[in-house]
Amino acid sequence: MPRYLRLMDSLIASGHSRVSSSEIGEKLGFTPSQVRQDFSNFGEFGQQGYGYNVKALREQIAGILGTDRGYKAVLLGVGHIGRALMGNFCFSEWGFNLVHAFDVDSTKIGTEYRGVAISDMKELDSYLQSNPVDVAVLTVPKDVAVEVARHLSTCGVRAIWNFTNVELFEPGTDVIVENMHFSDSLLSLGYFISERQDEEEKQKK
Amino acid sequence: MPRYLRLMDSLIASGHSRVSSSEIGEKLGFTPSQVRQDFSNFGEFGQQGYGYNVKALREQIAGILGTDRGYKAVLLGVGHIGRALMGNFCFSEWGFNLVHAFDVDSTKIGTEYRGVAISDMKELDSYLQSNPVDVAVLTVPKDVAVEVARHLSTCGVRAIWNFTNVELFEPGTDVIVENMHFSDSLLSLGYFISERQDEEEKQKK
DNA sequence: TAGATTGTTAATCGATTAACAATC
DNA sequence: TAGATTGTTAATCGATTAACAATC
Repeated sequence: MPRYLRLMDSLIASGHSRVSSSEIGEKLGFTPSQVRQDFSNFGEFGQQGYGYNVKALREQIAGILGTDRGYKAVLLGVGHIGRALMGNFCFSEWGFNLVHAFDVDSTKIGTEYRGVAISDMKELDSYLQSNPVDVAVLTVPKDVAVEVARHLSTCGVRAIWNFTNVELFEPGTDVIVENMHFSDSLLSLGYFISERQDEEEKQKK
Repeated sequence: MPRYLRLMDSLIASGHSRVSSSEIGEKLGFTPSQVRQDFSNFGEFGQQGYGYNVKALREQIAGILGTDRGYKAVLLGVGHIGRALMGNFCFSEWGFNLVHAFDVDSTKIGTEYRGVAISDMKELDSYLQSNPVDVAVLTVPKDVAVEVARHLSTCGVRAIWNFTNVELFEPGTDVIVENMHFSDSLLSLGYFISERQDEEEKQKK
C-alpha cells in the first residue's frame, strides 16, 4: 500500500491524471489482477473502461493508510540516526507529529534541533505522564536498546519504531514493535546479488 | 533468515548452547514447523531429540546469508543518514566493505569520516572504472535520487541500497534495488496502531 | 529403553493469477 | 455501438501448519 501511495505521488508530479491497473502493475512489478484486488478490498475506486483517477486514488490510499491521524511521537537518542530523522524525515507527511526528543548527553539536553526540544532522558517518565504519546522512535545505541524498550513498554507507549538493529521482545507483549533493521535489508541485498551471480554463471554454461 | 541470525547472536551472548525449534518459534513468533522447514531447505542442521546447537546453527545461517562475501560498496551523499551509516553501522559484520564515499559539498570533499575518504561526486565515474564495486548506498537528497540512480545503473553497479524514500525504477532493469523506505515502515506502524485501537473498541462493546 | 525433537510428507490455508461478465 | 478496463468469481499456486515416522 505505501508503494501505491508513492507511485501516485510521482504520477501526480509528472502530470498524469489517469492510470490503469496494468500501468500500475507494470511500474511496481505486480500483475494487474493483484492491483485491482488490492484496491477492491477497500472499495470501488475505479471506473470500467477508464481506469483510476490518480488524484482520487491517491486520497483513497492516503485515507486507508491513515496519513491524517496525527499520532504523537517522541524520539529517544539524538545520535546520527536520530538527527537524520529529525532533520530530513517529514513525520507530518505520514500522519505523525514528533513532539519531543530525549538524550543522555548533557551538551544536547536543553537545546533543540529543527524545532524539536531535547530533554534529559531522566525526564521521560514525567513527560509521558503529562503528555501521553503513541509512538517512541528508538534511536539509542545498541547496548541500551533492550533496557530502554522494556522501560517504554511500562509507560503507556503504544508502539516502538525500532532503529537499533536489536530484536526487541518475545511476542505476547502488547506494545507494537516496527523494526527498521538496516542489517536485514543489507543481508537481503547480498542474497539477491549472489543469486543473480549464480544465474549468470548458469547462463554461461 | 536475518532474524534467525540475530536471535542466535543474542542466544550466544546469553550463554545458551542448545535450542529447539519450539523455542526459536516462540521467541520470533513462528510455529515450530515453520522454523524446521526454513532450516531444512538448506540442509540438516539439527539432531533429533536434542534440537539445534546454537553456535553451529549461527554459522550455518551466516553462511547461507553470505556474511563473508566481502562485497564492495560506495556511499553517495554524506548527509545525516550517510554519516549515520558510516559511523554506526558495521558493514563488515554483514559481509560488506565500505570503500569510499562521495558528496557534492566542497567542505566535505577531500576529508574523511570514520576512516572512509570522501571525494567529489564528479569523480564517481572514474573511481568506479578503476575500482569496480558491487553496491551503491544511496543517501542523497530526494530530489536528485532518480537522476543519480539512473546514472549508477550505467556504471556497472550491481545493486543500489536505497535510503531516499523514492520509488526508483520500473522493474526490468538489471540493477537490484533494495529499499529502506522509512515512510513505509512508519505507515505500517500507524496501520497497526489503528487496528489495535479498533480491536480495543470492539472489546468494550 | 523412554523421552524428546528433528526432517519430511500430507493437509490446510491464504494469496496470487486468470478469466469474464458488468459497464463506462 | 465498440473498445477498454473495472470488480469479482473461480482456478492455481505457494506457503504455512499439522502430523508422524525416524532417530538421537
